[in-house]
Amino acid sequence: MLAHKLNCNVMADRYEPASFEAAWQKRWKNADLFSTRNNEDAPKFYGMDFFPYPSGAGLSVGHCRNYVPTDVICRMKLMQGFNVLHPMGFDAFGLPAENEAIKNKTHPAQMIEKYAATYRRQMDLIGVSYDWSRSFSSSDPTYYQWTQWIFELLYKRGLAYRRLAAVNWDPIDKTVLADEEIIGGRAERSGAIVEKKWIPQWFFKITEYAQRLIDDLDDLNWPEGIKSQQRNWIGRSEGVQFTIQIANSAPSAIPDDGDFLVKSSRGNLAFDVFTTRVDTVFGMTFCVLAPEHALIENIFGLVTAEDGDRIRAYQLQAKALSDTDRQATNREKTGVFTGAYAINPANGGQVPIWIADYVLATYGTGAIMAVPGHDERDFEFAKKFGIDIVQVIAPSDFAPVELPYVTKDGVLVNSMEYDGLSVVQAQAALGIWMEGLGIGLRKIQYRLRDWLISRQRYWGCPIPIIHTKDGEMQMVPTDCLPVELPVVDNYEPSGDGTSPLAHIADFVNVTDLDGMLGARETDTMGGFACSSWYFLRFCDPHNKKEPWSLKAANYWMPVDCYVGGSEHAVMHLLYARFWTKVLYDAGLVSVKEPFARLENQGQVLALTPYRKPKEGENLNLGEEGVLVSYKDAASIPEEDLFYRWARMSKSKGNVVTPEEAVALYGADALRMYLLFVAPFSADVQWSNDGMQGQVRFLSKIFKLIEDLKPIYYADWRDVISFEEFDDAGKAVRRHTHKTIRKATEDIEKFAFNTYVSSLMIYVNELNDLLKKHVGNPSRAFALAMSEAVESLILLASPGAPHSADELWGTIGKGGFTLNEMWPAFDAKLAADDTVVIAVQVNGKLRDTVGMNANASNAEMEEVAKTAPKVLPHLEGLTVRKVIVIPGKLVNIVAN
RNA sequence: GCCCGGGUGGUGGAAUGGUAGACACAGAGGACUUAAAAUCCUUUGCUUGAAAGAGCGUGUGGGUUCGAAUCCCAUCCUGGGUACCA
Repeated sequence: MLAHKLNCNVMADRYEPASFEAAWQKRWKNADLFSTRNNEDAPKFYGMDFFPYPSGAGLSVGHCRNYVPTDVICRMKLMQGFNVLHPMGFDAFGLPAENEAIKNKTHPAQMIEKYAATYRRQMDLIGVSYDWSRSFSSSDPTYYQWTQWIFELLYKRGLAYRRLAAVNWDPIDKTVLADEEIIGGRAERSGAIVEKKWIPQWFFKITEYAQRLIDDLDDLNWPEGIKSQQRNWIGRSEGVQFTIQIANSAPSAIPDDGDFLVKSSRGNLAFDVFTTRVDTVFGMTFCVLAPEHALIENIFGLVTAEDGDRIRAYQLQAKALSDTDRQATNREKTGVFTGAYAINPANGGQVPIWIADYVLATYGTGAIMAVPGHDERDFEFAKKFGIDIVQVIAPSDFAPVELPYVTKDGVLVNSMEYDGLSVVQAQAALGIWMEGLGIGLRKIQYRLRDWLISRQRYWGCPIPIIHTKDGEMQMVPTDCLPVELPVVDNYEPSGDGTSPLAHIADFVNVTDLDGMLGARETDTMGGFACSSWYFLRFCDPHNKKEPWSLKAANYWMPVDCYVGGSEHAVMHLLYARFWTKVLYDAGLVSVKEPFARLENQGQVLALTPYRKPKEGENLNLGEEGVLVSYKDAASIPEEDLFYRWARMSKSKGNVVTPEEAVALYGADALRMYLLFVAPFSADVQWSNDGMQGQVRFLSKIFKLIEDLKPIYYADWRDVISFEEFDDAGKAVRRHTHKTIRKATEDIEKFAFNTYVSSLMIYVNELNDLLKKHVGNPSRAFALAMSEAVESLILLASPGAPHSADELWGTIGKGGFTLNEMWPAFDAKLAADDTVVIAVQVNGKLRDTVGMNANASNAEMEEVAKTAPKVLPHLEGLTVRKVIVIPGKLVNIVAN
């Protein structure tokens, strides 16, 4: 009895995570297992997760769905002999951190340190193989010194500038925000309706890179959806920009620069319009200027006093409107006639000039030629104000159509000598004609605006600029960087349009390069500046002399696999591409693109309880009930309760933490569950039953290895190639090598769910084979099973690293599976010698027949035709044709 | 409106021109147990049939093909992005 008990202690025939997971994590740490290796001649692999902001809520199992798969591919690459860079750091600067710090009355620097430590502890808890020696926070002065250095690089290259602009002001967070941070007129973070505010702001000239940002997308291995979102955001459109003269004034000189133009020196007035449909120019029956258009000032001189009053009233009305109101969908068109007329350059006709807010001052030239016959917006406007509508495009079949006819499939009518040309032909012909006359230019217009980087907040990277007394700007000398954030007690946003730094005299007052008193720039950079280059710092994180060494960056870049959520499609991912291109132009990196491959993980959803609304009860937008806690749900009658799948979040109260999941089921079970539950990019529904299933599977592995120990030869490698294999041994090896191929390919292509299922199939097959041969295992079978034991442990290692190392120990091996070679695939051993082929009659499966894998087509056909279940289906029919797919299928076509 | 995804058993999903439903979860039946848990075995798309089998089946309707979940056209539903961008 005692002996049996002792035996039990050394036996590990089930997955008992509490007994070994923490111990292995400790051993990994002590052995410095995850520190980046730099073996000569080894290929490199740079695998990275999005830079997280360490929130006080800590990680949920939802975050783990990002980190675990990246860890799996990095671990496999390491075992395959790659030098792997797998870093983690913290995106610490920015609004969320500062707001939380204000709420908690802690200094953000201390708060971030604490939260980052929690993140790290949680990431270690699930066994992710980060090289922590390379970690940093974007708020570390040793990091943001170089963010400032890159700012100065942009400034020197004319890519950072300051100008007065109408910008998005968030009245809750009391700062301006970039266009990319505004969703439907509301601030993405605070949810506040943004206001227009005119303040001098810092911008990065991302528009200069618009075309390259579109072009270089083609070569990236990114999800098509993300690429398409970026293309749409940049919004390239090809068209013609041309000058329109105002009729009430004398003809003006023709501009040749194609730029927006106001000619007022001699009272000659003209304005530029941009159109993608120059082919419809003969259908222009009015023009529209944006209410903010600069030319309007000059129009007052041409029109009556009443016209002037009407224009001013409309301008005021437009100004009073918030952006959200102005952008409200299906808004009725408004506008006023100016009293002035424009000359259509194509036919010399005079058309009225209107002012309307459906034309945006910030896009194109802020003025349009309006063609109501072929544009829905113009049509709606013309209808409302009784303006002429002329058809100039007809469908190619000349069928009568209802206007507006916006389709490009057509030919020109009512267009003088251009009649009969197709839309495409006419666009070219009219563009060339205008260019010849010097009144227009074919041009490419982008929707993308420059990147607004100023924030009127304390917790960000200071902009290293000094304003001198005479109104000039100077860069802070490189050797004086970083411009450090002063440590202060009170850093709440002031709300007056300046940052809290502006009220700290010690920070503001400096002497400039000439020894004169100057004032520091007090805006800080938005957090996206900090995350636009951190992947470069990871290559060389301790460099004190430069942001990174060329050698390190050239070796590791680009990031081979970048993993994170799709919510950054047009923010971080666009900015980081822009900075990389600038750095490439400056000769500081050798790649034009930072992220060769991008993968987006799905979200983890939790079943969340809601109470049915009471009569007349107000509900949150988009919800059908009132959110309740799990605790409250227990006391609500069943008929008043319903459940919905919702993203795990603190506010929904439905978060499952990694601590809870690990305590209940184990880290490896959590990892395997997250991998297995759904394809990587799909949303998943958290389920405790699913977790239990993984515990079962891991236990099955432990049990199988335990059962195989009696026939395990530790030195199988030395003899296996000399062995004559019997059928049983061959079958084992076939399964082993098929699984090696499948698991390797699946991890490579992020098909982690089928990676796990291939291991399950493998375990099931080995169990079946073992059962069949347990009484009389041949030596060949035992050798094949020995290979299988090690292959199984090593193939499972990226997914379940704790269990793999534990099992590795139980078969008498020392060390870590991460240091072992990934199993090598042998195609010859994986090949089947018999196959089951499908026999179809007229495409319908009628029988399956087993046969030799290299049977000839004729043999296959013969066997198929005489298969017992096939014969009745051929009765009375004549065989017309037989299709044979070698090794797979025979289809007999008969009638 | 426009641009991207997605629609397959009770559930998560597999199969990307060649045996639909791999692998799991859940369910049902059984073994072990005083009992439960755990574990193991059998079974599980639908209809019909005692069974062998037959028929149907990947949102819907058409098409291409010897053969379609997969390719093409149309259409519905659904998730995400975006919107007066000329």
